[in-house]
Amino acid sequence: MRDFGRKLEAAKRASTAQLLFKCARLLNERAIATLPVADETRPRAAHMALFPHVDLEHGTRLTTLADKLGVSKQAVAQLVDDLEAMGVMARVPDPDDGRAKRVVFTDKGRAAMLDGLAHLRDIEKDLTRAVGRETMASLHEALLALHDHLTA
Amino acid sequence: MRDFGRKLEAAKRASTAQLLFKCARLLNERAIATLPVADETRPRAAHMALFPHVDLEHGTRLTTLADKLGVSKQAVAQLVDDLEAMGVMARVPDPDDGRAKRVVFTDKGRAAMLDGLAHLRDIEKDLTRAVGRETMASLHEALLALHDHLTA
DNA sequence: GATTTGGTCAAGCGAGGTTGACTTATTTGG
DNA sequence: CCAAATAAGTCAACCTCGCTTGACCAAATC
Repeated sequence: MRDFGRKLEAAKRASTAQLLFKCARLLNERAIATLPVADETRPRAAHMALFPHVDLEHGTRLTTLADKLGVSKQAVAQLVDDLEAMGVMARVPDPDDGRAKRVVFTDKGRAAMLDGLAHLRDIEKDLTRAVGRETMASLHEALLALHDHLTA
Repeated sequence: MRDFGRKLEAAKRASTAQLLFKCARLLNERAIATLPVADETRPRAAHMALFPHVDLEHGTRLTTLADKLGVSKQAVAQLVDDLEAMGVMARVPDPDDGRAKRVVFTDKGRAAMLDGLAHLRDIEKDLTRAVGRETMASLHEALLALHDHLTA
């Protein structure tokens, strides 16, 4: 029993994956908790997933978003409803197709996005202050490599 | 507009925190998806959260777990129900308190846990093969430093 | 004209919780 | 020493989130 406990603890301390999980959770908690916005206008994870796929110049069709995310268009429609209510996104008619609408960022949405990223940068600065510049740099590099492999 | 787009992409690529989030999510998905067990007995994230708080020698009371996780005892009870059905945990009467029960790992649960950790190690080996030993080592070290700061 | 496609409305489901009422056992204070 | 308060756990109902499927309408394409 004691033996099992020791084995377990050793395995946990040695697991880079578990460390990664825990750090991500802790950091995420910190980022959300310190975000200076009202709960009403705080986008959730599902909303965030939408952002990278929205064309910043011309907007993107709902159906296209659904395909890219691999979910139903109704699911995307709900998210867009939320974001529209937050004033972050809008639906505009597609000039090329009378059936279609394009999901676009509002000016407010763009601003909010940059604010969010700036907030993350602040947190990272704090981290860098704590662990050192070299450590953060090598962390970043390693994560990039990891990310490339995981998305390959 | 183009300018905004460039700013945004640059911010995202530069954000160590976002990389960390994404890598953790991808890795977790992979770990769970490749776990070689039937769906019925596959613990979910909520179940995993329980494990670190269960005393390996004497078990832990349901209420204690609820406190540590910061959720209601009913929520924990549900998770324990699942884990009991999976044969991973059991409820035994608490010798010190007739009202209480202690949540303990079964032998099968212990074995499953070690299997899970071994599985994680396998995944890490695969990752190491992909990104190189030095990268994984520096990742591990950086995460340790980060973890220390976040839990301080 | 028939079919396909973009989007919406409505209902519902599983995960992961919540609150409230209750039972049983323990602890505490007059 | 015993009644009252407190604590452990269960049962049942319900909620939100992130999705789903099914039915439908309107515009585009064949």
